[in-house]
Amino acid sequence: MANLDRLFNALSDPTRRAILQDLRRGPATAGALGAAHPMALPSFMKHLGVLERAGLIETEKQGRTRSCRLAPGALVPVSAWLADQRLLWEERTERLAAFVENHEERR
Amino acid sequence: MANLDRLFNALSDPTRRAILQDLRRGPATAGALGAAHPMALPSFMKHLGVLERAGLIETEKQGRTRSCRLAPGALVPVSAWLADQRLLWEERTERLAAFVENHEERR
DNA sequence: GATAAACTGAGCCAGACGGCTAAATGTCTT
DNA sequence: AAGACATTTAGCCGTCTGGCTCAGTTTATC
Repeated sequence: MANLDRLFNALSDPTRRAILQDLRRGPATAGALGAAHPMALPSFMKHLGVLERAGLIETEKQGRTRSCRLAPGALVPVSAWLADQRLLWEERTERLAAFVENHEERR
Repeated sequence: MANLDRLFNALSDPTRRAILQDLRRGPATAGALGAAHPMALPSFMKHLGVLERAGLIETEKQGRTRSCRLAPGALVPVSAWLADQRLLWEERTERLAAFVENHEERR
């Protein structure tokens, strides 16, 4: 799914994950968020853009400031993909672990 | 965490997620895996490299073929990060949802 | 021992990324 | 009306990415 591409990609950057952390304290303006990160504002705004295009945050221009907040349910597709993976993945690797253990046992 | 960078980045590409899907059927050689994807083999091998550096798969040269398999527990850090997020994220957005609902109610 | 198979390595290319600065825009505040 | 403030736009830069081809290298197979 193309949306998963954008989600995983947005999450692959430490600055962007930090922004999500910050926003858990509640909504904040772009500038206030950016002050915590050691880069020029235009660079920082790009990260906000990536997060918004991925659907992870929602922003709204209010007067001369832009307010940002976490987007409800944005992580659901990620969570769903992960759950689906673990279904067969861990089951399989548990079988593998069992096999290895068995194998070790008889050497 | 630097490892999360590599994990999320590896997962942000549809070809790479497809490879993980394929490997749930069990280990396979690089060539066999690549046959299912419409690109030249060297290009495909790069994807395997990304997955391996992220710790998502393990590979081993056997004779002239390279065998690939899912790495046990590789998704645990992702899963943990996600669980941590949902802890405050969904809690917050549920409060938000409740607030919105309340607000709607009184219009 | 020659030939085929299965990678592997080198190197090219266009475009995306993550940073920057400098200037422009729109919105308060006085 | 002027000045300060909070972005926003534009454009530059070096690196990384994801694709390609072409030429090795190593290992079966006949």
